[in-house]
Amino acid sequence: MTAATARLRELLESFDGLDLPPLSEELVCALGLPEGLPAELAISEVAELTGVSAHTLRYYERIGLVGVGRDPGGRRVYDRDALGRVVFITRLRCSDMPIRDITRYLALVGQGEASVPARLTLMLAHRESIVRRLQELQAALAVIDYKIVTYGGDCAP
Amino acid sequence: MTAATARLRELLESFDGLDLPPLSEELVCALGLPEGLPAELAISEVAELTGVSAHTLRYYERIGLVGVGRDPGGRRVYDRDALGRVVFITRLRCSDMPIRDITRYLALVGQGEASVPARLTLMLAHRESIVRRLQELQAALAVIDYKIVTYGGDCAP
DNA sequence: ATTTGACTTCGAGCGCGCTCTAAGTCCTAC
DNA sequence: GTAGGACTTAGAGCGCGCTCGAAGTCAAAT
Repeated sequence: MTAATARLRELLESFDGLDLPPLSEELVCALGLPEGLPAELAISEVAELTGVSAHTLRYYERIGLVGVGRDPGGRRVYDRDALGRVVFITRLRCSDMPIRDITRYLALVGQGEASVPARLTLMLAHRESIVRRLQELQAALAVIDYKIVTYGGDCAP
Repeated sequence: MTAATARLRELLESFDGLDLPPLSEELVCALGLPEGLPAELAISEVAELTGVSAHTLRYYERIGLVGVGRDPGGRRVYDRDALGRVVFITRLRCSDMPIRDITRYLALVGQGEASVPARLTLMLAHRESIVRRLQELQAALAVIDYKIVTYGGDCAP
């Protein structure tokens, strides 16, 4: 265990009330990239793989979210790392993390191990916002279900 | 803040205060507006009660979401019905129903009982989208938790 | 009488996250 | 060599849901 991870464990333990579920086999598997992919991909291939449009991929690069190399002709070349970042970004985006925060997170990653506690703080804050959103949505669902069982009555709240 | 508005505020907060089981006694109770409110409210009072800014309330009227009367001086007067609509809109908004759909729903309400099946269809569709979103968020939460337990490691997905 | 302050209308502006256009470059196939 | 197509860039545009500003009106308080 490095000094950084030791510090982190300490930090992690200081957050009480954090009730992490066990990692399922499926989840761990899903987190890996598939084997047998070419080491380098064109933008259109990344778009097809990830479901993120080429326009958006270029946009992500412009705003500093993913660094992408170029081939001799000036075209983007996504290596395994860049592909990983794109997938990671989509995961955070689909939980509504603002791009601003993703940018910050990725910048921290770029700063190496020393930034791990800061990353963790960012993630825990985001976790909180997801949990809040889940609760809001569940409450909203109860309201909608009420509306439905009362056959879409009038619009008293 | 008057006693009546304080009471409504309390009611609204208890209602929005998360963790409501579907169709609980509290929920059904909370769906009625409290007694003892003035029958007519100014825009600033509605803003304070509902947490929706006066700017936004005017916006909602402009786009045809809530019909609001006027006093002899031309100022908005929110009756019980208009207040109900505003609260209802906030409930749907917080579950991310697009304003376009809320407008459609309220238009259906205005068409009377004949539109009940159409309202129901709209609500069921929205219910589906909430359920989907809940599932997405839960999946995202699992990913974030994985990130957290692995100490905010690199950005492989 | 004047000042204050909450209101009115209309229209413009903003933040977000894309999404698209235009004009140009480069490789491949015919 | 030339046509096609996928790519490049910089920059504009869009949809959403507000949010704000400017200029004016009105009623009550001083």
